[in-house]
Amino acid sequence: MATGRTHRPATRSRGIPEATVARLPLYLRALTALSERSVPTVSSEELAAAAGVNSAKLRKDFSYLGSYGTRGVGYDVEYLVYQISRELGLTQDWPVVIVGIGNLGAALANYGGFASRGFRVAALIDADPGLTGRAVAGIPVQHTDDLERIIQDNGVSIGVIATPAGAAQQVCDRLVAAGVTSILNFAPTVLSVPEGVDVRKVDLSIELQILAFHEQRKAGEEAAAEAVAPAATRKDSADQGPDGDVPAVMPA
Amino acid sequence: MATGRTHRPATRSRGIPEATVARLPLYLRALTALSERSVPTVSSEELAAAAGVNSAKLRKDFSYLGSYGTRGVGYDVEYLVYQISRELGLTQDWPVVIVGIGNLGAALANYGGFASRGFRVAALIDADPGLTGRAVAGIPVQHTDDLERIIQDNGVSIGVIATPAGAAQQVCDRLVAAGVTSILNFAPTVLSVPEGVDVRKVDLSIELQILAFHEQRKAGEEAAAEAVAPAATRKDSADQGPDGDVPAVMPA
DNA sequence: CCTTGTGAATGCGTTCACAGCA
DNA sequence: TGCTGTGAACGCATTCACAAGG
Repeated sequence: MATGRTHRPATRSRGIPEATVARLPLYLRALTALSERSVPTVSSEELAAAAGVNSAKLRKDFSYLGSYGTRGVGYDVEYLVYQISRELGLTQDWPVVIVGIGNLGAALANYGGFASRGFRVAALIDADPGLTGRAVAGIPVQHTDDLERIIQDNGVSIGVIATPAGAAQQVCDRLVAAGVTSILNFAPTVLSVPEGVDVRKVDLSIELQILAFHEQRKAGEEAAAEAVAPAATRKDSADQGPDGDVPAVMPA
Repeated sequence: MATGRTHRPATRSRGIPEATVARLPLYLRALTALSERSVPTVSSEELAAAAGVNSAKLRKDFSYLGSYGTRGVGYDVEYLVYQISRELGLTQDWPVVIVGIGNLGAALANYGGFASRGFRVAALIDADPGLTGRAVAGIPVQHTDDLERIIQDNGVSIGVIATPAGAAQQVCDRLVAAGVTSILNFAPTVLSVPEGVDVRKVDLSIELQILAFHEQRKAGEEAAAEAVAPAATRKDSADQGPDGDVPAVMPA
């Protein structure tokens, strides 16, 4: 229908499936924890449990990266940390700007998880002149007027939008025009972007609504629940976290 | 079912696929916006564009709910708003507690998107005695000691964890023991929960890492990009938002 | 013997394309 | 005629189960 014809073979990310990419950060986090406890090697079973997935999935995921394990033994923790970091592009430094320094923007600025990986908050930007100059998380807030200059001066390619919904598209357009090609959007709006720009979104209210759906369902299940009661209340931790995150990169 | 055979058919949520459930809030948001502009009906094509998906997917999604459209015309906005709200369980009121009132917890407490749907922040809880009594978003912060009582007094079944990673599991255990059966986890940890409890997680750093992966990939694509340049820089908005959110409910 | 790595099987979600109906 | 609703085709992700290999 003329509209969205993908002229590139698709999101074919050089072989690594999107679902796998979405789990690599999970593995990396688990491996980092092991590394800090000086654990030298780990089996797919153990690592999978720590990451909240099942071991078959983990092994399949790793098989896309290469053969980094040793049969009969497991995976070398340090080596895997390095390989996954490299694959994710975390061996380089990513300057990031956060636009919209309200409660959420401030929370993001203070969030330690960024710096610990390859991310660095290069600048905070807000439209409120009353905020400019004030420091949040030790970083001075700058005014929206200077957005383009800030992006360019810092070589920023990743932007975080934490503005109200009404401002998001406009901010997005300016970020993109200034050279940003990846956007993490916290505003509850659908952003439209040109081809080649990736958008990921996080919407708190959507997550709650999905929980509400399942919660409601549970309420209507009393009948079955009463009748079955299969002896054990499994504390079962295996395969906890498909995380609910799949591709979703939206190549434009 | 004598054996360990999954005693329930699976995550079979009464027919509605998880991927569809995850998109319903998206449709609802778009429909609400149309409703506010007093638009009476909308076609699958228009609504899909507003929600950032393609129209075939939207129609398929709606077909799981029932036949709510009129051929040759489209969907009645108000009617669909009601049907989706009901399906998601938003026609009832969901009291929610937020545990961990740091920057993020405060941002969540202030987030308007909750109240606007069926959610109500019933209580804010933090372990810091210095915070108790202080009001955030007009709601007084209470101490962790009272967690169980708060949950029970308010009939809370949905909890939000916005604590540091180290405290998350412990908080989770107490929430679950007190009767919470759905948890939205912002702490960067894998939570283990008993059967029947749903966990969804939101991890800011993971989202950034996924963006970094694609950003890195783009850098290595100069070659192809130069050669192709397909005439148009499509502003194309269609099918923007698979959102990156899929099932992931983890029934335990 | 133990654990990885992977073809094959299965299941789920998306897309296509058109029949059905206002 | 126009748009919905849906069976069928397709493609991607997960799981299974076992061969390969330390």
